[in-house]
Formats: sequence, C-alpha cells, structure tokens
Amino acid sequence: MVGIKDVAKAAGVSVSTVSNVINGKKNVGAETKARVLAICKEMNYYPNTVGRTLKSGNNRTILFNFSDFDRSFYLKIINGISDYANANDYDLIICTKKSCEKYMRNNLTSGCIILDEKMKSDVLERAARESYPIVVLDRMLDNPHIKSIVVNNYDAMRQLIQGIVDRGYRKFGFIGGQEHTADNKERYKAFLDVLEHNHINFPRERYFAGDYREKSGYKAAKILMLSENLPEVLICANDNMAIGAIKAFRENGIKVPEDIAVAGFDDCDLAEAMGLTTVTIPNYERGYLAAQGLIENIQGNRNIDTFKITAKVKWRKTVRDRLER
Amino acid sequence: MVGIKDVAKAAGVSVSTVSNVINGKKNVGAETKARVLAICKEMNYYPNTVGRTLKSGNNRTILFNFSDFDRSFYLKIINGISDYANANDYDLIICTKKSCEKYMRNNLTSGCIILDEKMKSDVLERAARESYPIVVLDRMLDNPHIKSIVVNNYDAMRQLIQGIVDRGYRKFGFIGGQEHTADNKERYKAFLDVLEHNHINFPRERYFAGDYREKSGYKAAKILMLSENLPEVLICANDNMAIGAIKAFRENGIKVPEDIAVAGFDDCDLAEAMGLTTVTIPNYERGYLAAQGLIENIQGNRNIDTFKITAKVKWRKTVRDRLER
DNA sequence: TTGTAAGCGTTATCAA
DNA sequence: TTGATAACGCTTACAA
Repeated sequence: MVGIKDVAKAAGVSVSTVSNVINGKKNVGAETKARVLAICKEMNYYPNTVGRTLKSGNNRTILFNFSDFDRSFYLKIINGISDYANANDYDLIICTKKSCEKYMRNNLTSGCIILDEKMKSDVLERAARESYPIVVLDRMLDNPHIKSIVVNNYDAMRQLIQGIVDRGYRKFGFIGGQEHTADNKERYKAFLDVLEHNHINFPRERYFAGDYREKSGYKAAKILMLSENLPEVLICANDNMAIGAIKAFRENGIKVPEDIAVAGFDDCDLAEAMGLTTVTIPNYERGYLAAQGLIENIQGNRNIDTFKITAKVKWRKTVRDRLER
Repeated sequence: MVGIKDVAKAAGVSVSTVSNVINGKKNVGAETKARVLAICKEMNYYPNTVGRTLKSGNNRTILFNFSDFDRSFYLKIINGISDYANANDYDLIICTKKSCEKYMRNNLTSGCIILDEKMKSDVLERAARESYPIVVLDRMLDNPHIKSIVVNNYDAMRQLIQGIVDRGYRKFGFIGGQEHTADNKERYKAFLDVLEHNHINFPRERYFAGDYREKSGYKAAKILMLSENLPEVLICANDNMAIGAIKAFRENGIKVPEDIAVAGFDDCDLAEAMGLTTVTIPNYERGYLAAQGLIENIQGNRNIDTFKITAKVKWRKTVRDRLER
C-alpha cells in the first residue's frame, strides 16, 4: 500500500510537505504543490484514515446504529442521515449489534445516532461526552451530551382515535405492541385518554398484547374472533400487527371495513397497498434531522433540546364513516 | 478517554503486559492477569480500534457498501451479512456512497462486499489485492481477488415464461429495466429465448423501456393501453414496475388477471400482498453467503469461483391459467 | 517555504 | 513472566 512516505520520496520532499499539500495548508509553494499532487494521482495515493484519525481525533465521521431488519422504514432513515452527512462532507458508518459499542469508545467517529432499542441507555450515558455527542431516536434521555428526537405518538394517536369516534365508532378493540417501549405506552395512553374524554367505555378484555410483529396481530385477531360480538373497530399499535389482523379476518370471511374497521400506525410500505388507515411518520426527514442535530453538536453549536416530530393521520379505506351508510 | 497506559499505571505493570492480557496471550502470570482484568473493568477500558488497526493491520472487520434506499430487500441482505459476521466474530461496517472508496484503501477493514451498482468496476479492480479480497453482488468480474455472487436470473425467468406459455398465453408484452445492467439483459434474453423456443412471435413494439422504478411501469402501461389490443400477459423485469403497471390498469378499469395477466421479478414486500406472480430471490441467504465467501477469502481459503444463486417462481393470482376458463 | 521530530494508542520484538 | 522500545501512517509544532 502506498503511503505518505512513498509520495514524499518520489516527489523529493518531506512527509510534512506532502501532508500540508493534501490537507490544503497554504504554506506550500505553488510549484511543489503541483508536483506533489501530480505524484499523488500518479501513485494512486489516498491518505490512510486510520493513521489520520489516530493523530488528529476529529475526522468528520458519524456513526449510525440499528439492528432490527424487519422494518423497512429504517432504509428511509438511513437515506436521510446519509444525505445530510454527505452534503456536509461527513462520512457515515452504519453498524449493527454490538460493534457499535466499540466504535463509540474509539475516536473513529465523532458522534453517533442510535436507533437500536436493544442498546442500553446506561451505555449511552457513559459514552456521551463533550467531544462525543449522541442523538437518540425514539427514546428520551436526560444527559447534557445526548439529544433526543422522538415522534409525537401521543398527538397523532389522539387525532386518529378522535377521528374514528367522529366517524361514529363506539366499540373499540386494541392490540398493543411491546409493552415496555415508550412508543407503545404513549400510543395506548392517547387511545385511552380520547375514549375517556368521549365517555366511551373500554373493557380491558378488548385489549390484546402483541409484539409489533405481523404474527402477533394475526393471533390476536384469531382470539378476538372467538368472542360473541366483534368490536366495531380494531386499533393496532403498529401496521404490521394491523396487517396480520386483517389477514386473519379475511381468512375467516370477516370483511374489513364492513364487518370491522382496522387502523394501524407507521404507514409502512404495505399500508398504502392495503388501503390501511394509519399514521404516517416522516422517516427520511427524521434521519435528516438526526444527522443535522448530531453534526451541529459536534461542531460545537450545542443544542440538546428534545425534538418532537409531528406524525399525521392517513385516512384510507379500512376505516369508513359509519354514519354514511 | 482511558487508554492502555492508564490501565498499566493503575495496575503497576507495563503497557505490554496489559496488551498481552487483553489479547489473551499466555505469557502472563495468573495473578497479574486477574489484577489487570479487574482494573480494565473498573476503569471501563476498551482497546482503541484505531490504534490497534494501525499497528496490526488485521482487525476482523468487513465492509458492506450500498446506496439505493428504495429497495427494502437490502435490509435482508444486510441481515444475512450481519449474522454471518457476528457468528464469526467479525465486525461489520456499512457505508453508503463514496465513503466506501476511502475505506477500501485503508486497512480499517479486511475486505468488502459491494452491492452498489454505481461503484465502478475499475475502482474495485484496483482496490482488490491479496490482503483485501472483495465480493461483488449482481455483477461478474474477472479478477483473482474478486468473487462474484449473482442470481441466476436466466433460469428463473425461463421457468417463469415457460410456465406462462404452458398456461396458454401467446401474446406477450415486456417492460425492461435499466438497459445496461446485467440483471436486465439476462432477464430479457431468457424471455426472448423461451418465446423463440416455443415459436411465439414477439414484435418489438411490445417492448417498453423502464428503469426499475414503479413510475416507469405505470407510464409503460399507460402507453400500452393506447394500442388497439392488449397483450394477454405483461412481463416486467422487476416487481416495482409490475406494481406501477397494475395501478395504471386498475385506474383504467382493466382487470388483472381477467383482462391482462402480469408478472414481476424480485418478490418484494408488496408482491405478496398484491398477489403478484413473480420470482423470489433468497436475500438473507445471499447476504449470508456473501459474508461467508468474503471471510473465507480473508482467512486465506481462497475461492473466487462465481456463485450462482437459484431463484424460484412464485405463482400468484395475477397470472391464472387461461385454459381453465 | 520546507524539513525535523514528537506523538496519537496499540502490538510485536527482544532483552531482562 | 515482565518491561523497554520500535513501529504502524499520519499531523503538527517548531526549527531551519
């Protein structure tokens, strides 16, 4: 591998001169500069990031961590991050699982964005420091070097449920997601609050515990169908479960939305194709904002205020107006 | 940041001893080892990858490069790569766009897997070397340090088309993808070969040029509908275009498959939901095999034979048997 | 304007 | 069994 020394030798100058040239320092003669540059190209030389990083620390590189491969909206988030990073001349390293913890400790990167829910918060608290800001998605952390970017699940779910109430529905069913997640709690709380506000009773036996996966929605619907009378509408804490439920209904000859209406949350790819009423989250923008928030903090423009992203209800055909019969 | 020196000082030993301990060398006294380990934990010390890499070169890290965020099967490929890498104690760094070129030249990683079609082949030819093997997906490269893993598009398309012929179809339309890609050429060639073999005429005016995106399928279908008589079946070089075409047909009251049958290629998430007949590619497995091929080569078990992955036809309801009317 | 040399965090060699 | 020291490729004072 050709290194800075080889270039220096070939150009008949010292390594520092080569370094100064490739880093655009202006204390180099025009002639020397041209010669060195020519030789770099000729020898196909590229500075070694590792050597460079080790010395200087700062290297315009950020880290993104995720590990759930089932949710295709992750690609959109990555797209947003990638675009912002590129536009600002930062490199982006993405990693999955535990490698991330390692990279946070090295000065390979100058900061990171965390989406992986399996990443423990206390690890993040320990890794974050003045010279290593962190942005977390979908979780709230109170730390001077960590910025949170979260979706306003509560307001979006409130709008969805109130809209459904306004469309004449009174008898609700609910399939919850992974119970410990902040997402799920917020979504369920909004659901309950709106019903209460409208003096609508929600008996606990119409709550079904799922895990955000399609299968759990399918199973919950199967159980639901055992009961004497179906709810008028089934709210699911995410789209995957809603889709699972719809499949179960169809298999049993129950029509959506004629026999039961269904709503989800997330607006995944399938949601549009299936005509599922849901809540749409601007994922590309979320990634973009995360990268922006991180890079601003890296560059010293400190701002760790939590950013709440607005999500919007998408009315589609799995929920129709009961009053317009 | 706590470094090896800090640990050495705290433990009252030299840095080499600490290094030997954390690398599991056996030339260290049991007592010393225990003390050092305890202090590492206590001080929350993790070796710096950058320093380590700079010195040793080899660092059990591989690189994956992609840059198209529209295709959700990328996540499945990543999942496969990630699982194999993890199981073999390798770190995985994913990067998009041009950062990759940089990382290939450094010894940050020991090899890479390339999916990004925008990555130029000559760059890869230059980067590949004994100590830096490369695996390319979806392209064939003849280089002693590059292994190709490709999908057997030809056989799969042949099966699909022959199956459609067997189901009684004779009048075909075709929407092609990006014309320069190997994928597309192979798929189209198989299509033509099967028709010829069955003595079925395919007039060139029933070929439409697309670009693999949904919109181009939509537009092609719009144009198709201008003609006097529709083909009996429309073959699309991928699912996205097939979906676009189906949307166009539906908007114009043309029923699929009653008025025209449609087939795609890829088996994307939406394909199942829409009942699209297509070809399914085992993406998780593809990623897994790529990681395996790469790591084997890194470890000196040289094998650069091209690997052809078998894809399978998935018959669904957008193509029905014409004979069973 | 250019060169010398120290140092970034680690591992490897060799001597103690 | 342990420690001193050079080396990895680069940047950066500082000296020339």
